[in-house]
Amino acid sequence: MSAVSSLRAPAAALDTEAIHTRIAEAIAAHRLPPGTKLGEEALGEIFGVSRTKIRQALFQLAGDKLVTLIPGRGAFVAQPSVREAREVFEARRVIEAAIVARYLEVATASDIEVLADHITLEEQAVAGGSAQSRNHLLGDFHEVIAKTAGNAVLTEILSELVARTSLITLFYQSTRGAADSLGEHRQLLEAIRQRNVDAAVRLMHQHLSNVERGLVLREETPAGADLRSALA
Amino acid sequence: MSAVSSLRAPAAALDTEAIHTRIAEAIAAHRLPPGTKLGEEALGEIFGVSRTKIRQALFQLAGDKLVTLIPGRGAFVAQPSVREAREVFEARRVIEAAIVARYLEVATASDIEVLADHITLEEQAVAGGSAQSRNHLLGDFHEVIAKTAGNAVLTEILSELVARTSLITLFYQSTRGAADSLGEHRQLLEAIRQRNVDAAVRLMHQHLSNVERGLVLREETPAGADLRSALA
DNA sequence: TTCTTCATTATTGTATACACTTTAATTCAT
DNA sequence: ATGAATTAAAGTGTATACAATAATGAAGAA
Repeated sequence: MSAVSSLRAPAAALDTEAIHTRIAEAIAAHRLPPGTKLGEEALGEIFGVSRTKIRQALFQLAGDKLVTLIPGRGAFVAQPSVREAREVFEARRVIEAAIVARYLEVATASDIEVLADHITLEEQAVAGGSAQSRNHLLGDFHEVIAKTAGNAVLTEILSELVARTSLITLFYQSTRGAADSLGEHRQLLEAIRQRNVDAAVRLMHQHLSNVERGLVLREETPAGADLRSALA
Repeated sequence: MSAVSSLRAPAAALDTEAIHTRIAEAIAAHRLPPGTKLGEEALGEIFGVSRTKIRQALFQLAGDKLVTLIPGRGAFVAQPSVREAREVFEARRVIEAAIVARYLEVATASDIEVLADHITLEEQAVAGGSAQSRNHLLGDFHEVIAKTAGNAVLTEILSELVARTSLITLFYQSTRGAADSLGEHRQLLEAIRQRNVDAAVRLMHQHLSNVERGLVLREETPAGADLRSALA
């Protein structure tokens, strides 16, 4: 065993997956707006690794649809089209309606309390937190339900869609406040507490449609952001 | 200009995406059974490129869940667990029920004829084709419906699930014949011709459940296959 | 000025070199 | 023989070098 003596080791070189996660989080948290150029050398310097790992991470991010790879030009934070935005919301309605129904089949009382606790966190974030933490918690709500529902395949698909949704809501400046979503989450929790499957499915459907309706779905092209301040 | 896919001649070096596709197809076509070691050097030699491109392709395949990456040990064709198998089928039921409903909203008469033509191909393959072409066409049926339904996000998700299904049906040796699926496809087409949404959704659901039921879902561990004969 | 053209610079695409880990083969002790 | 220990071979993980491509900027003509 040797790696014990970390005098001033340069942060123990992150692996590809860690880099992938870091960049994905930065995109989801709106620290890297759509269109931002993700230069390999620049990223390598920030994370203290060579371009090799960076490129692998960028390829994976492209698979997640969070990054667009243009041959010969490089990687950019994706700018989802209006069509793609609508399709993502439709996909979420399909998947999350099924998930919430399954959730009610398997959720115990303590599972539901976990959900209630999560909503409490949302309330605190809406009251006094940063926009970043609000967005994160509001998206997480859906993933908590999915995880409890118990189908890991669907949960992972949903996670990707939630991340893409985050990109979409930034790109097409939402007119809705976080408070609107919070209210709908509360309503959904109430239906869940009553074990009312039909109502829960309907509320989930409406909630996602409301978020979609809140978007200004026109084509635009904002600029990029500074890499180092977003990731370092 | 068009690269007339010359099977021989390592003339124009394949790019990462082409390699990714080739390996994915080989897995889906059951030419690379679960557990097969995908050595980087060996693959590089087969495709006439260096390990760099191979590694990128393998990372992407891991994202598709067709390949398992074990740190320090290498890449292997995935061996889906029983649980994962069940979850993939449940996910497909959720997604394809929605897709077939949407299909009936948008499909024109000529769209339906395309589907009928596809079933004709299936009949021919079941009558006289290879097991490989049968499997491919039976999976394609679902993707044809998805494409016409028009949601590219859902279509892509389904494509990945279909590929994983292919791996699953090989790993858990199905007791069903291709003729069974063909018959159910025919029934589905009939419901579609009658524009009967409820029946179509129900038949799709049953069809996927039947395929799942045909599997022998116990844990096992077959061996791998020869790389060159599967890919070259 | 404004647009073109060409040289320069920066960045991506790919291969290769090297370090490190795992696997196997061989040796030695029991 | 059998099994543990050691050594050699093979393969993966990462960085770097070089080639190819695109972006940048300067110089000149309209």
